[in-house]
Amino acid sequence: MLKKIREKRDQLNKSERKVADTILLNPSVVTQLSIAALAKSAGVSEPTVNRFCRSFLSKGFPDFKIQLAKSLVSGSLFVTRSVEKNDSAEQYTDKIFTSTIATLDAARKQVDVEAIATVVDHLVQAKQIAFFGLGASGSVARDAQHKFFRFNLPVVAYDDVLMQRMVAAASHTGDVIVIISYTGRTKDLVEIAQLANSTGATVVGITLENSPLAKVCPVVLSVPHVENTDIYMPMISRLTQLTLLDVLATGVTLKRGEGFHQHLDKIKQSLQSTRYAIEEK
Amino acid sequence: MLKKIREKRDQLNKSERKVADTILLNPSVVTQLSIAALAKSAGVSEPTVNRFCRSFLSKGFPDFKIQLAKSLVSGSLFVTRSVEKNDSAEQYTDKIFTSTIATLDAARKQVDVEAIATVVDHLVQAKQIAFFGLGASGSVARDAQHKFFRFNLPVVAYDDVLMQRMVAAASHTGDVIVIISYTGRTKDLVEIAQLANSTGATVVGITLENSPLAKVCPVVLSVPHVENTDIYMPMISRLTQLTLLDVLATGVTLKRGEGFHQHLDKIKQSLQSTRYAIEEK
DNA sequence: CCTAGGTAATAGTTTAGCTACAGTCGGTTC
DNA sequence: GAACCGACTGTAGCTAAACTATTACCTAGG
Repeated sequence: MLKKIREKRDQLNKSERKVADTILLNPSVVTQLSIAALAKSAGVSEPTVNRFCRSFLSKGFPDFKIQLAKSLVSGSLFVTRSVEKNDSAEQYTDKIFTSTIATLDAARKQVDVEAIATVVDHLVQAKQIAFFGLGASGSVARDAQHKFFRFNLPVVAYDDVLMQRMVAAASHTGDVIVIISYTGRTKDLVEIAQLANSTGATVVGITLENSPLAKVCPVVLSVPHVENTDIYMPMISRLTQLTLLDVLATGVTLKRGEGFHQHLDKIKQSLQSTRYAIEEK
Repeated sequence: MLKKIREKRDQLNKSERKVADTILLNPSVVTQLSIAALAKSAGVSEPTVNRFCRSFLSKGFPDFKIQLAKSLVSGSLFVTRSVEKNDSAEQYTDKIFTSTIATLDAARKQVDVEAIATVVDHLVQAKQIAFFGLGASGSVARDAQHKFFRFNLPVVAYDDVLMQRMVAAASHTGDVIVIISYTGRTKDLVEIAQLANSTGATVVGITLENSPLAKVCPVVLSVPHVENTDIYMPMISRLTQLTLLDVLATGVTLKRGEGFHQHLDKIKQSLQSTRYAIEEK
């Protein structure tokens, strides 16, 4: 909402711009103001305010206030500020959780659902699935392996370049290779993607949109750009990758349908003896 | 807000209870109703509605509507429903992202900030840091290793029981051992925690509150219980663990202060040559 | 059974918001 | 350069919505 106002501000005539500025200056108090009070503090007349509200798809001023109030909440949830030098434990804890949540929310909004469906289709039919990642994304690849293994799929993961290169070169049609890289600018991975492409394997990239890696992958699940490009960036982008893999795993499970929970139960039971029983209350 | 109304409902007299029920029945449309319309559909008089609103710390009906609208937004963000059999790609994608976000938000609210601060203190002074996890939590441990390594700390990670046992047995005062397990009911890990305790090492558990593991760890970072205890549970709990580790890493970085960014820059530069340059626009 | 207290509804008053109308300012064309 | 047209802003008036106060009725207690 505030974003909308900001975008539209330049197209407004000068009285309405005054209203916009007044609202942007302190949106939260505006929700408690009457139309007269707002008009006065913006230095315009009441109908001007009314017209302003209507130009934002509102039925009138009260309606506008409600919409504004709503947007303030969802806004404030995602107001991410970077961690600063003298932050207390409470402050940096909250900031990191908040920006993590904000990033996931951004990812949720920009996920390409069709790409998800396509990738799921490929995975369900795959003869062999391989996850490739380096560095932090290597852990993500290994995690994906665990997850898909639980779902009884022929899966491997590699976090070293040589193995990745060999597997890519030895792949065939029907194999799916998922390459994970936040920046999508690691030369080795781009080359490996091209190599795998040439063998007929299906290559899926989980990476930044328009990155070199994205350009050579036939199917791409894009990860949103993380705002704070400082130290904490790789930490947060990784969570988005993991969540996307969760989505894929879920999609595959659903596609394979019944009879499948039996398999999961088997795994669960196999772990039973390693664990302490849940205490009865 | 809705929660407040639900809690207070039983203390209300019957007319006001009618109002409460009407609102709970369909909160979102109430935000567009006038006091008269709401009174009519609840079958009571207008002042009754007004009194009702005032009893919820509102200045009046319009104010109440705004508060309600606000709470509806934050509520709807976290309404998590489990994935169902015939969900479309769009549906399950959204559900997984939503419940992931909800879980992180829950974690944010229940994080023990003092425990974070304590663990950070231990980590900063640690001679050696070890992360232990098995299965899915093994990936988390390895990821933690990557992260702390970037921050120039003496860190190792193990995802097999034998190595963990040996390292625990060989630990000393000043070593920090972080044990990661969602359920906290894996026998081996509990035994390893006890073993490490006896050597004087500082043992930190990242696990469910009140779990067997939590009980033997002097310091515990608790992970909230995940609602949907079906297939998807381990996937989501893992993200909370990762985020907690992000928080710890950040805390440690802040504590160590300046001079430290130089170290990070060095690492960044060392990766430079493996990457494609960012294109100029 | 009567009285008192509390709750709810109705009516009235005040205030807020919307609409219609008018005037002024600015721009363009003759 | 002047006049006309069009648009934007403000003023005034009306409608409606909400809050307050008063009255009546019901219930509970003495």
